[in-house]
Amino acid sequence: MALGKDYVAQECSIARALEVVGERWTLLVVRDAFYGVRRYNDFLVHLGIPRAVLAARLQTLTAAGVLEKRRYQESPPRDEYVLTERGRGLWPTVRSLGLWGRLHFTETLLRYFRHTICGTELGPYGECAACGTVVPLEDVEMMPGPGLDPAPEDPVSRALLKPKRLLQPIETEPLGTEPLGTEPLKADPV
Amino acid sequence: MALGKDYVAQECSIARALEVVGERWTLLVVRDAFYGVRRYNDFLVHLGIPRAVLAARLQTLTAAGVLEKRRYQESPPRDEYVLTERGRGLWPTVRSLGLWGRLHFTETLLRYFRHTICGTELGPYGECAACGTVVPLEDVEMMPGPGLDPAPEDPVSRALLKPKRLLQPIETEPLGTEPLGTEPLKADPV
DNA sequence: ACGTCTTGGTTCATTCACCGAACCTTGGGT
DNA sequence: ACCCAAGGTTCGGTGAATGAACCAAGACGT
Repeated sequence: MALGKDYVAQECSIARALEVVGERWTLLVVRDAFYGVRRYNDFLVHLGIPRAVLAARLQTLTAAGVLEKRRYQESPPRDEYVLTERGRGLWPTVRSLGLWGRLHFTETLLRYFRHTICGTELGPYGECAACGTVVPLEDVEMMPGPGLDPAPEDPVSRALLKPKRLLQPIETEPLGTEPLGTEPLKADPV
Repeated sequence: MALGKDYVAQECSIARALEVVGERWTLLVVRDAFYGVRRYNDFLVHLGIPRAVLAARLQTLTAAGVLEKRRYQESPPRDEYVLTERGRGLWPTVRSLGLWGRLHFTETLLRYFRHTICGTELGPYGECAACGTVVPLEDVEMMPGPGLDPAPEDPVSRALLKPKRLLQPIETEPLGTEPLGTEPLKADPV
């Protein structure tokens, strides 16, 4: 946490956990990592987070072993951040928190998650009621709900509009792929 | 969150949830509420949180419907803060976060939780493997582990040393109940 | 060879939440 | 009349978050 004084006095594993993922923005970065976001710029535009804060969070999460910085191309050297095994262990937390938010503070369904193999929606902890098992992350499919903005600004949100597996890297459209017909309008919204 | 700008751009129930419980200290207050802490002063001494921050958090959580402020005595009017149904819905989140912290950042076992009826330790999501059910909060018994400080300073931590049910109000010793034999020593630790 | 673009940052001034100590208020108790 | 306990509020100082500007390495067109 590194905010003045940590939760240092707390003899509690929850406090330990919050020292790692309890800062502002951190859990949203982790959520995006589950959604398949991996690159600095994608986190940036999707979260709308200040650059300095994002750099600090990625640094902290990497140091804590939640994310791993990994070279994905050499020619211009570029790194991506992917969840480690430890990071993937946060799925039940992220899942249950999201479900709680959806149940109590959301009007329309934004996203839901289902077991790819059988199609049933996940339970509160990421388990499949039909199969009776905790679904491995690779078999979780994220589905868009009716509450999502159908034409969001940033390319990452657009990439997240279609169903996709968790952890599977997002595919942002190569630039210039504006949704046809929207660009040339320049309609004056008065 | 009310920090500059909320997570307002986020179309996400996780972001919604974090606006309520994502601030510093908030989830620890909720944890304490699960542990049976109910009164301002008990939160204060157990968390070591600044008074103003605690007041703000209790206010926010009450406004969000996570806690309920309830009069527990009239003569000097006193209120306590107890978890609502909505607040109790955070148990999976708190449980999974604590388990994650314990698995990755704790050396010795601090606390564990078991099903009162059959005695088995809870699974990752608060379920009982033996009974095959999710254990209702009232049937969860919090047990001290070997990693806990056996003689903590504050009375709340002392009250949490003995096994107790979740949500069951803590019993702080009436003052003057110093652990016999420790007080008069005044051993100089040099 | 030159300017430009993309990616992934760092720097910096300003704002705002956190901190901790002191103070306040209500209602006993003695 | 005085003191105490519970539950706060006030206030000056500190440090993190914010957002805009700047920086740098490497590709790429011309």
